[in-house]
Amino acid sequence: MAESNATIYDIAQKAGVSVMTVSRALNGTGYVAEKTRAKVQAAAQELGYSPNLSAKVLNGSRTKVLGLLVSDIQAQAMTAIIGAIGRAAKEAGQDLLVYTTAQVGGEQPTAPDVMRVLGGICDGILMVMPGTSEQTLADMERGSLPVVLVNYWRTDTALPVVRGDNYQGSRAAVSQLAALGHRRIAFISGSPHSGQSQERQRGYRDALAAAGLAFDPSLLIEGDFAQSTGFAATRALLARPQRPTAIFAANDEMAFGAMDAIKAHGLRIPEDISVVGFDDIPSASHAHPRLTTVRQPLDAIGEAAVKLLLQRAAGDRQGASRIEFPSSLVLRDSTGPAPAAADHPTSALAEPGQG
Amino acid sequence: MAESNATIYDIAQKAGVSVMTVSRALNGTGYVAEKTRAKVQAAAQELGYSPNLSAKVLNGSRTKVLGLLVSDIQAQAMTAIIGAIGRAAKEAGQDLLVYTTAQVGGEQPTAPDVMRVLGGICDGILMVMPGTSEQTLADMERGSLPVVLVNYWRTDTALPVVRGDNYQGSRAAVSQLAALGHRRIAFISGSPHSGQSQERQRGYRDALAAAGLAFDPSLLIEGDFAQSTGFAATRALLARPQRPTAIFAANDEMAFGAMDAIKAHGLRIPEDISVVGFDDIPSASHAHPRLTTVRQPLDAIGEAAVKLLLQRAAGDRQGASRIEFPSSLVLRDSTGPAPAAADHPTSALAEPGQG
DNA sequence: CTGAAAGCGCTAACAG
DNA sequence: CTGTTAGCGCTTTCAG
Repeated sequence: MAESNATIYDIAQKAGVSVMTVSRALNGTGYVAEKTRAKVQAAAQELGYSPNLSAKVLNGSRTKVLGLLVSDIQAQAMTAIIGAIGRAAKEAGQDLLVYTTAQVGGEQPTAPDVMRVLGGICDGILMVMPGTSEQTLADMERGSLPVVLVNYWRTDTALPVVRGDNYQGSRAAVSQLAALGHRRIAFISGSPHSGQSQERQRGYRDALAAAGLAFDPSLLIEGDFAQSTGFAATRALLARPQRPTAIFAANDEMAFGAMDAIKAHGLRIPEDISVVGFDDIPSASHAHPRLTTVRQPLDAIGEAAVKLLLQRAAGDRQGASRIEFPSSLVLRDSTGPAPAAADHPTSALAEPGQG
Repeated sequence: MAESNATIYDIAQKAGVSVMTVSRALNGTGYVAEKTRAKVQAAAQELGYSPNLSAKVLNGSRTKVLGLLVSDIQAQAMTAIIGAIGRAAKEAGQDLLVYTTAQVGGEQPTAPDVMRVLGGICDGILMVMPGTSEQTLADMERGSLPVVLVNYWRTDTALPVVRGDNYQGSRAAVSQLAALGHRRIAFISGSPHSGQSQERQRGYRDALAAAGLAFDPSLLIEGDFAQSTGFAATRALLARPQRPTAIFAANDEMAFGAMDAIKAHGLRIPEDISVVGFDDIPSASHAHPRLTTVRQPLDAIGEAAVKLLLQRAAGDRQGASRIEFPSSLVLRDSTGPAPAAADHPTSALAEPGQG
């Protein structure tokens, strides 16, 4: 019903100047008399003018818009990182457009998809897609738009990467459990193809080895990062004749599932079983008991990623191509010393039908 | 280092045809000989061509991209609705670009901001911003881009609205508690300026009245939708000489906070106190005990919103201007009959210094 | 300090 | 079935 597609031509006419003057006045580029500028701005105001981004893009000017490509907008660890990147972008005076096609763990967007949607309007693209295909990455590499990968774990790409550590943090967590006297420490993995999970698992195994503990395959259970799988995995663990005294989950949501299963089984945290997660999502510090977990410095990661991307967008190919930030163990209340009787198999509260 | 900015001119040259033929062949519009089409597509393939969205937008063609404006990308109820809208968009063959400026509850983006970023490339805009200013809405109304409001509660706009019910659902929840024999039912509100919270509160009060229960101001505590405020509010509630036997929180996250506070206080859910939330975020069904809550049909809402927006984008101003979906009470394990002794003030486990 | 012309990549509208 | 022309809104030359 209403229209407000004022262009600079309308403004030019209203202000009695040329379009070029309008452009200059509005963008603050080049010389414009103060009086003229005021006149132009007044006209723009009245017309409710807002510039047409597409037209700007079309002739190659910067848009101050960054694209953010994410694989799963619903995972809590993901929203945390999106938030961090959003803050970083804002601080850098950039707007952020988030794009995702696969909410349900379906197919990832292909490079052509991305370029089609984001290519025309963004100065650069940040990708938080741990499981991107090599094909997509290769395509992006060949594209003309600068790309920075966030929390990408493999080394098979020439694209710059900013990431948080998975290995050391997870190793620290398990070492801490060992130091607390735990000898039967279980690991609930994420999706088997997730590189993040694999690194966390490697940290687990190396910490075990460093503490002189043998790796017990029966203590390694596969999950898929969802809370429900953490619950199921833990149930299975607790049904074993020799249950673990500590559980390390590849992410916080599974750790919550583990805590629920433990409570449902009538055991206490951390008196009977300690639980550690990974990510430090907001609810980790609100859980009951508060969850011990590993935290990546998301704000630092976001800031570095945005900065690096902007640098590339400005044509500077010099900067670092790989930046890694250390993660840190956040000790809370879900971990404690191993129970004294831990070495004696106790299935007092286990379900019947145990064989 | 690499370039892949192939345009239809490059393709035209390579295939030995005109740009118009390329355009037609690639878009499937108009008649093109099968042989020609094949030739063109092969050339496009080789060149790694991807169309320039901005150029398309610039001459008014549809982009098949929808913009989604959200106020807080980190709230769990929000990510659920974003997911629902994403699925709906995908099903409708549209891509979705999510835009948010204020992660931290800071200023909302203004209409000019939105138009600047999204205006140039989207066919239409969905807004999930319960607290949008009237100014912004007025600006959007005057704009040329179709806009659909999602879960907007006020009636002060001419823009079409698709929303889930807050009042009836909340009323049903509280009625259910009353039916279970609860007579002291507390309400933890969301941010005082949130319309959603106000509607939920109205449902609470009307249900109380309908059940013949007097409204007790001391049982109404203000939160702000964050888990921590649910915790704090509940602590305060439990410190009272006459504690409530049921707590209804304006959203699930605060309900979780309430559950934590109750457990920390040594009380059982639902034997001592029942808890009800609102939203049915994914973790609600995984909590321990599983949370009774009110669910909005997010998928239906998303689908209706996308459909309505597309309709408007196609120039059809006929459709509904206001669609509301009923919400439903999801009974789980956090609610139960009121404890028998509920009428006797029991502060056995309350903290000292009670006066 | 200001203006005119050209063109970014693409697609409607009209010829062939 | 295919090609030509023009123009979307803006900015970058190059001239005043």
